[in-house]
Amino acid sequence: MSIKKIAKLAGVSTATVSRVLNGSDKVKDQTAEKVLKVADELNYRMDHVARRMKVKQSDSLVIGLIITDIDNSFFANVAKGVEDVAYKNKHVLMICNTNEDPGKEKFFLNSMLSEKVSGIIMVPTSGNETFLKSINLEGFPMVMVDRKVKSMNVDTVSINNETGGFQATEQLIKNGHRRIGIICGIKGLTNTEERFNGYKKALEQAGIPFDEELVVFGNYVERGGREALKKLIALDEPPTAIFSTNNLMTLGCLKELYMQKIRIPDEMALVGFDDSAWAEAMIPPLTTIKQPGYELGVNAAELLIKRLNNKNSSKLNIVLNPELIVRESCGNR
Amino acid sequence: MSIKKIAKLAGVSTATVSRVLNGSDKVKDQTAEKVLKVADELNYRMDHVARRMKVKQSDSLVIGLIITDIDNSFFANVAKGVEDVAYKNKHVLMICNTNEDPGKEKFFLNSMLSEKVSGIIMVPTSGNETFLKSINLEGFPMVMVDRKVKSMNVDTVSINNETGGFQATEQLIKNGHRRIGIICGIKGLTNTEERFNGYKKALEQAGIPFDEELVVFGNYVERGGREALKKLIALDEPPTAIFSTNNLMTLGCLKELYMQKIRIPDEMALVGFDDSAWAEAMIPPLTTIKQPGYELGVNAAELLIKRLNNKNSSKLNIVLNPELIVRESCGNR
DNA sequence: AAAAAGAATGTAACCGATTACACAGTTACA
DNA sequence: TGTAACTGTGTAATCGGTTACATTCTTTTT
Repeated sequence: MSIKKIAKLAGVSTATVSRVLNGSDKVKDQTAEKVLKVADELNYRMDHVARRMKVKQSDSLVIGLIITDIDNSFFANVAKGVEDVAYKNKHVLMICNTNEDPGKEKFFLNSMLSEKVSGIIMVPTSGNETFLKSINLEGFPMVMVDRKVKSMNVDTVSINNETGGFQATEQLIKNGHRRIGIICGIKGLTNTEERFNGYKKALEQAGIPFDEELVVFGNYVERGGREALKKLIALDEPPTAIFSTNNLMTLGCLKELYMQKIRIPDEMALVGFDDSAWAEAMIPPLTTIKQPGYELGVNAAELLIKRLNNKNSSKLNIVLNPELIVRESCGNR
Repeated sequence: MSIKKIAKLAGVSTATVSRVLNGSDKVKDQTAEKVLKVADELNYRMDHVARRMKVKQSDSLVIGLIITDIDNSFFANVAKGVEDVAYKNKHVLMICNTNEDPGKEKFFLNSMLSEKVSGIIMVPTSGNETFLKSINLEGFPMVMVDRKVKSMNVDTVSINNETGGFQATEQLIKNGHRRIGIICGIKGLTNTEERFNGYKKALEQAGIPFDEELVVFGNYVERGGREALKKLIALDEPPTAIFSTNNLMTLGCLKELYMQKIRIPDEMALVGFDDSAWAEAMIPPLTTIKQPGYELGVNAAELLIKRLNNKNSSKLNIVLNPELIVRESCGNR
């Protein structure tokens, strides 16, 4: 039950029991054995809550993970990466899902701090900048993943979104398209902007004039993608190709295109972002920018764990590369 | 910082501060105001860890959730349902992913108990029955979701898998198929067995003899589905239709069928299990059994939270109904 | 106005671990 | 043999809250 009971039964003090249980310090082998035997017999399970009261926060064995949409396989992948590393390090995860709601985000941050997690890995929404900065100032270990918070000096792990946007657009241009629509994510997020910048650069490089009309927002959700697609095809001069900047919006596009009986890629070429499990099973198979979600999670977790033991070394920004997976949906003309 | 500092600055005792902060007991309005003002000024954030030491475990504000595959959108949906209810009740979630590994499962259970979570919602693997029962005996609040543990008296929330299996098979029979393959999940799990039983009942009802050859196992993963499909089409007398009993295996089937240029539904009809976001976007759109994953999660969380306040009322088994979504992949002949 | 009842607050023990410090026992060395 | 250095273990304070019980201050009752 408690360390006290073990101490009594083993005929030693609680201090000794604690020492044995932590494998630390010098305890005579013989004593240690005795204690372990009793602990085992009693089926003792340490109370981490009590432990956390004394131990320094970075030794609590809990890591917080805040993501924006657990339903999106990309974030599920990230979570899995974090999980695997956490498990290897005997940590356990507290996962929260903000649904892009800064209010929820703030609540979760507070909860996690109250729970004395050792550190937090998060996909930030936009809306809590000042709060985040104040936490960060206290030196609390944090890693931002996938998105960044502007002008905040903090560890980050992200992918090169601009390259991704560039590659996707370039591929469409290569295939002969000059009128290319883009369905952007949530305004104000760094990854939205970066992907958009990549798109613009590719156009520029190819000497294609940028047309504001071809830019629509879908907020990274399926319905948004669907609505965005409708807007694009309703244009006086609709695009012949579309770059959809995340998996859910791409799904929305696909469904709407099917409904409207617009054939891919002949009548509308399509490049997505995120290589979800289903992308390859589409007909035609989807050309897409593959994001290493799992690796993102792994790197974030490893970075955080390093940070726990080294609060003051300078902050790192890890950038992973996306990869263009050419399948059939990006067409030719 | 701590309750003590607040007490000092507000000129009251720590007991009073605690009372105010918990909104409980009788405190003069005037005193409460004063305390709250100081707490606010100090930017006080309560230490839940310290709190958990005294408070009864069912009042800790943390719920454990153990799932087997966070990558599978079905479980992600379940998690989201749990999350939403937890958030409404000001609880936070500790989510762990076992990857179907009983060793990990046991580690996570122990961790969660050590962390003094108020209760646990889990999708059990098979392999920790005796351990689970021992925890359960201590009266610890648990809810099993999606799968059950045989001969364990515990709250459960699941879907009627047998009905699901029956409906899927029946639909194929209706469409003229008599040689129907089934790709089962993981041997020994209750939902695997139940879906299989539904399949058999439908055959029986239609007077179709059961053929062992047509039963293959895919372990609920994509690669498994793919291999299973290969086995089925390699049969001397291959099936004309397949019932794939989860989303990932269905994805595997779809990819392999595409590769082998076997047309759906003409050359092979297909019914899946789980209505993933992409099911409708397939060509042809996938006929499938829709499981209410989100509702499963919601119900599990609500049940657990009720259970926290009512340890001894008799255990509940909530069963939700699946729904057959007829699209085009189940064909006609 | 005294006694009783009730409301508001304070005192201090407690939850279950960790750990600084103290202390006893052993070994090493001059 | 006396002293130093070390090893192994115990004592008790501590982390930051909660809460039973005690105490003080108000209000009501007679």
